[in-house]
Amino acid sequence: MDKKDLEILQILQKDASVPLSDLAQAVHLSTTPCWRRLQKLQEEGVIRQHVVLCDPARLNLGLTVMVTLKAAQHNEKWMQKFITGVKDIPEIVEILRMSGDIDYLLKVHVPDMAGFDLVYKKLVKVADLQDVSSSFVMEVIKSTTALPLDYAILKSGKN
Amino acid sequence: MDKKDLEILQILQKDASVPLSDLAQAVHLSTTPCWRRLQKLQEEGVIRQHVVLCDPARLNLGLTVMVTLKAAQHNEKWMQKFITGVKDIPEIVEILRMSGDIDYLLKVHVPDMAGFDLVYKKLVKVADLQDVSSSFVMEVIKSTTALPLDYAILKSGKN
DNA sequence: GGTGAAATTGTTATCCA
DNA sequence: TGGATAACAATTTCACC
Repeated sequence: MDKKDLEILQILQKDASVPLSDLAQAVHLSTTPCWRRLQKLQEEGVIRQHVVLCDPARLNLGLTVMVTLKAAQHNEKWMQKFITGVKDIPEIVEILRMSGDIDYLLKVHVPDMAGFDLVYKKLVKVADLQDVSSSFVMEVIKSTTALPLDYAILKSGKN
Repeated sequence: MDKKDLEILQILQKDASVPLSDLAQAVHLSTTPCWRRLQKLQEEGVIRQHVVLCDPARLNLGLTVMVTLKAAQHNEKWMQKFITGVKDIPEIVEILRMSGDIDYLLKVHVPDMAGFDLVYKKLVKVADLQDVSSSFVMEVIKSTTALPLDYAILKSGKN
C-alpha cells in the first residue's frame, strides 16, 4: 500500500459512486492502474464492503439508544448464548465487548420509546443480564464510516 | 415507499456493488423501473451516501476506544467550542450527545494506546471537560451500517 | 508499475403498453 | 408504473511500454 492507495481510499470512503475515470484523474493515474489498485485493495481486504448508507429518520428510526450491560456469568457458555441470541436482532446494529466496568455496549435503532421497549424485552430474554443501562442519543454531532488513514503502513518510500 | 423499495434498500445496504440488472431481477422488475426507484430513493434522501467500508486492522487501527465525558459548563458557547474543536479530529469517527448522566459519547479509532494518548491530549485541550472516561473495545461482535427496515412507513397498501 | 485503445458490460433516456 | 430498446458511459481486458 502506498500514498496513492490511501488517496483512493480517502475518496471512496466519502463517495464510492465516483466513476473510475474521475477517481483515476484525482490521483493522477489512468484508469487501468487505478482499477488494478482497487482490485488489490479489495482482494487484500482493505476494502471490505461497498454499501449505501440510509437516513434513519426517513426509515422511521428516530431513536438511537446505547445500551450497556454486564454478564450475569463470565463463562464461554453464557457468552455463546448471549451472542447468538443478540446478533440477529436487526435493531441492534452494533455489539462491542468492552474492557473495564461494563461488559458489552450495544447500539440500537428504533422508531421511539415503545419500539425500544420491545427490543429491550427481547434483549433481556436472551440471557441473564446484570446492570442493564440505557442512554438515549439526543443528537448525532458526527457520524462517519471513514476511518483515519494517517496510520496505515506504507510499503514503498516513494511519496 | 413500498415493499419493493425496501427490498432494494435491503440489498444495497449489504452490497451496493451489484449491477442494476441483478438488482432489478432480485426484486422482480426490469432495469428501468428499478433505476427510477433508486433515483427517487436518492433524491428523497433515504439513500444518503455510497461508500466503501474499510478494515480498521488493515489500516493499522487496532484499537477502538469509547470515550464518555461531561461538559464543564452547560451553555451554547461551550458546546460550540467543543463541537468545532472535536469534529475535525479524524480519529474521532462518532460524536453523540447523550441523555442522562453522560453528556457525550465518542468513538475513537487509533493504532494503539500511545496513539490514543495523543488523541486524548488533543481532546482535553479543546474545551474544559469533566469526568472523561475511556473504555476499550476488546472485540467487535457485530457492526453493521444496515438499518432495520421493518419500521419504514409504506405509502401503498400493495405488498 | 504504467499507458492507450478495444471489447465488454452497465447505466440512462426515449418511447410505448 | 412497468417494460423494451437504443444511445450512452462506464468498466475490464488486452497488447505493448
